[in-house]
Amino acid sequence: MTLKELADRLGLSPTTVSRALNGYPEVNAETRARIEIAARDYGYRANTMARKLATGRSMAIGHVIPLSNHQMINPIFAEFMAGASEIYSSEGYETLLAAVPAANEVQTYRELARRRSVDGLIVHAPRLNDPRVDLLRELELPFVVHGRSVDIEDRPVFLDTNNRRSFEQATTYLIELGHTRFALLNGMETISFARRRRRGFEQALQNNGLRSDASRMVDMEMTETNAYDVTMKWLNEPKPPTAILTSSTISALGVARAIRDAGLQIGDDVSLITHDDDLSFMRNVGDPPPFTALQSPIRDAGAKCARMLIDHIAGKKVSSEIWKCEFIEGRSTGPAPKETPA
Amino acid sequence: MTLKELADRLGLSPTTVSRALNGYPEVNAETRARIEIAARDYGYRANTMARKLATGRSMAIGHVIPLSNHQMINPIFAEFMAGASEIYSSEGYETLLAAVPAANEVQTYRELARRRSVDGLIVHAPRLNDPRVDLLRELELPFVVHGRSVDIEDRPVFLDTNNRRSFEQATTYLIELGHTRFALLNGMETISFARRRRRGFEQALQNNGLRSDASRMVDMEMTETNAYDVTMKWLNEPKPPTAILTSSTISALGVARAIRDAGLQIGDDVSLITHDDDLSFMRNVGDPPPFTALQSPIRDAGAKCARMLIDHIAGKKVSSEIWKCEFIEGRSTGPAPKETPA
DNA sequence: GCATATTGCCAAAACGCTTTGAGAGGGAGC
DNA sequence: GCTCCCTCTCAAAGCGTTTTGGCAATATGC
Repeated sequence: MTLKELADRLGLSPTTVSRALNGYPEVNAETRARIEIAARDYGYRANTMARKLATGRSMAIGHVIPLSNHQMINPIFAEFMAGASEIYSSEGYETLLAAVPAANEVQTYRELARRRSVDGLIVHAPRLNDPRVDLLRELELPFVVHGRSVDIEDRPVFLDTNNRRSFEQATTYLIELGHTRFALLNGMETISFARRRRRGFEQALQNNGLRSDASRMVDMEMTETNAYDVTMKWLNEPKPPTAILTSSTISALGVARAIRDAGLQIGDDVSLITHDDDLSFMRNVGDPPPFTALQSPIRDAGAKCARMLIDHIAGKKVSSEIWKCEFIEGRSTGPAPKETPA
Repeated sequence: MTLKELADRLGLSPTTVSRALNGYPEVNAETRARIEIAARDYGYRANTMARKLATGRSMAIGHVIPLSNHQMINPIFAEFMAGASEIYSSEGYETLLAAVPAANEVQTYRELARRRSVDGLIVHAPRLNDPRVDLLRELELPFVVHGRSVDIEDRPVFLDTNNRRSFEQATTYLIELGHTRFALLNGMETISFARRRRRGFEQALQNNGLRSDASRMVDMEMTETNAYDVTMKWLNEPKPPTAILTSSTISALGVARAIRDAGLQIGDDVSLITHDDDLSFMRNVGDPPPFTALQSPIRDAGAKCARMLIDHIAGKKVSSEIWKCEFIEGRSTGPAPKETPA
């Protein structure tokens, strides 16, 4: 069923039918109703391609995921996508996913632009001085950044959490519990949020006259296994940390497993605070929940970014947002253990 | 830069330029070379929409994810997507994602078909007598099923793992270790793979004169938290299970946490075997790895399904495949503990 | 040397929609 | 009754490709 066929059956011109269905004002209410009913009855839907070609809008939002060397797929990203994609659908947009080898990332953006495949993009996990920002500006594609590139002047529209402040706050909380030997299990510091978290961590230590130990600050892909290995190594060192901060619940599980395998008690021998993206398959719930955490639902962030981008594309003025993490006291923290004289 | 512009600059017709760039034979090698160089220099790319409209092919593959009531996003799905999407990209296809409320699922398929937005689809997590199979046949859209609908005669093309046999094998392994009190922590049994796993589990028990206990077989969304809660409950019952099988590493982590929180030792007091989709952020590695597992890399499955679908669309004959899980002995299993006379 | 293939190119017609510009019909204003 | 202005509708021209059908020019077969 094409527009023309539908028009023929109604004894109207394609023009009128098109206008009626697209909500243009210059069509009689009665005619419109008749057209709408017919369209529904015949199950007519405009052919996406034809519409896109005619309007010049693709009605699609792109998400480019670079598959890193490590070939790690980020479940956090998946949760973000779920939030975003739901909004796209409800607003009539399609979600275009491009999982490409990291080396092809820039090329992929260029292609998307040249072929006009998408109306806009979300930039994930911005790095320092992220080249994608300039690239997308050059390509004149609307975009919203999830995260912040502090170093970029004339900042693009972004949504971020207050990573620095959160980690400073969490660290201070642990300091007040008497802890003095800290460790930070961070995400990859090529990505700006990780840097900001470290800065918050270091700031809190410094504010309280404590020194950060480079060997106790690790940045890595946030896998359970990585976290386990690193924590195990730390715990086997002399003067192991009694307080660990980590960047995701996934790593937190690895840390927790290591602590237990080392024969220690979480929240007792070793305290742990994690950033918690509130992943649907890994909810930090209970009364109190297992982890003391800095929570910021990534899914909501996805939905919000989607809305911001859609508004941005529509030419509306959108302003960036910085969300606060919620601090949740759980069972993974407690007073620093008494020093056992070696 | 449009095709016409490019043709004008070259002093050729759009026809010839199009043919040259699309590899048709009826163009002089010399001319073709000239065209290709010019296209590269000017950075010409065919407009996706125009091409789609002209060819009638959307060069996109759709994945519809129903967002359930529980609003759980499946990280396993994300890993599958990564595998699939990479293949699509490399074959010139785009990946279309539609995350919609479960209630809109059928409607979404219908819309995708009517608007001709995709050339084919992957059906995820088939249920018993899954209505999507008939629907997609009716809509005449090519598709590949990830999983099996045993009940459907004239089965569609599918890729599955031998879930029944694997779970039978794993259960038998535990029986041979002397275990007699079992529990199964399954995925949602509305989905066919979960049923098959249970059948394998029950079969093994029956083969060895053991009875399955309905209260020790639970199906649920595979979250860490769910797994923790259920396991905790079991462990607090009289005659708790000494052997637990679970459907994903995520639930396995929950089980493990519960076992430890109950003051028990994994592989010692309680044995655990998990199905392992080999998620990139949760690799079951080590020597031996922490979990005894039935491993089947979901990412490879995604890539394979993608290839099957692309071949299917191209009209090639593709046959379904059933993959075997690899049995990996890890540290989470051991001989049944001696019965302590209560 | 003539008829017949083959090669290399082009003009024009799709593809199915939106949008522009125009025009018929009817009501209002004088 | 005439003009003017709405309201509603339409024909036609895009949008940027691919594809069909054809036509010169050259090569091939006898």
